[in-house]
Amino acid sequence: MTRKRFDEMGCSVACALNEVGDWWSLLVVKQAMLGTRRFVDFQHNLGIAKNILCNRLSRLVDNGVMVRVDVGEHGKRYEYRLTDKGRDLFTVVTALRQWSERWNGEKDTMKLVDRQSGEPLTPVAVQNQQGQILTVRDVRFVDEDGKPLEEAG
Amino acid sequence: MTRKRFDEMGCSVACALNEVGDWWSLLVVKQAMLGTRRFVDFQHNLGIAKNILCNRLSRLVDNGVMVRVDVGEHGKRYEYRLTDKGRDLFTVVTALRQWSERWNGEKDTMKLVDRQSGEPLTPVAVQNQQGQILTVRDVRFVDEDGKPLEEAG
DNA sequence: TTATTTGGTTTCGTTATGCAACCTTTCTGG
DNA sequence: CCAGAAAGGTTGCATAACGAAACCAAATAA
Repeated sequence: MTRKRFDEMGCSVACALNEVGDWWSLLVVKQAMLGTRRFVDFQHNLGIAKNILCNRLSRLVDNGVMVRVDVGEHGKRYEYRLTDKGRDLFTVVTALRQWSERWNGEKDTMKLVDRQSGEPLTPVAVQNQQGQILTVRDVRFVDEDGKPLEEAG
Repeated sequence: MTRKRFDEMGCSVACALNEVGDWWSLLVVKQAMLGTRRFVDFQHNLGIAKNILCNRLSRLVDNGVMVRVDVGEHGKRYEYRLTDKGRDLFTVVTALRQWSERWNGEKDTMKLVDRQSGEPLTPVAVQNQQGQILTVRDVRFVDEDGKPLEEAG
């Protein structure tokens, strides 16, 4: 009785969750975005068990989110770094952080600012071509022919 | 030996994942955004086991992401609806969907379009005050005093 | 050369998940 | 009104995932 597979549900969201949908993966990615690269640093910064961290890093590498780079002088000493695919999760992680701050209050003192100006970021949002912010009520779900989807039932 | 608690790590991302970080929760929320409201419809549309669905809906209600509304005429017949907090996850779900489509290819025929114009949406992105798109390399992580954080180790 | 760090694997107990069966209340057809 | 189906669960069981700690080999530091 294995865990339900999400990559064959015909849903992109499910497919994404299949790769980074567990409790730890996105936290590992977030930590990597803060500059962490070494196994022990992930371990200490996240307070994660070694075998779980091992498993998560392997899975992230398998899925192309991170790469393992050998940095040992005469053998094996590794660094785990984000790939382009992994760095592209920045939007997801930031959206998640902002959502939590809006609804649960700020939990960490750390803030994100524009490196150039030092100014805070704008809230991540879904926008149309004109840059207007859209809520879930401002969009329609359509099939490839443009016909609206009625799949409540 | 209970699961690690993420809401006391002093991290907003961890706090968010504590609420919707498991394999199923965001899929339930996504399905609700498509219009699904009834228990059986979630069950059939997602292919989720009843006890797990039960558990997830309860947790989402407990965390204020959804509400359970009694719609029975003479007794109990329920609907599960998104709250404002739940609808606000639209950005997260959309970012996740777009990320998956970019890196794993489009997995469902369903598309999201602007209800008004029928045009496709722009990619969800992190932006600065001027509306310029920022990658993780374009931001800095600073503490409350504005000092840069060096926490690779 | 010895000690320590790194990057794991193993073991074991607990928790989560999937599946099927069962149960009670409510709606539906006749 | 009555039979049967549907809604919304709960329970029991088997397997998988997780957490903590012990253990271990290779590489580096002292």
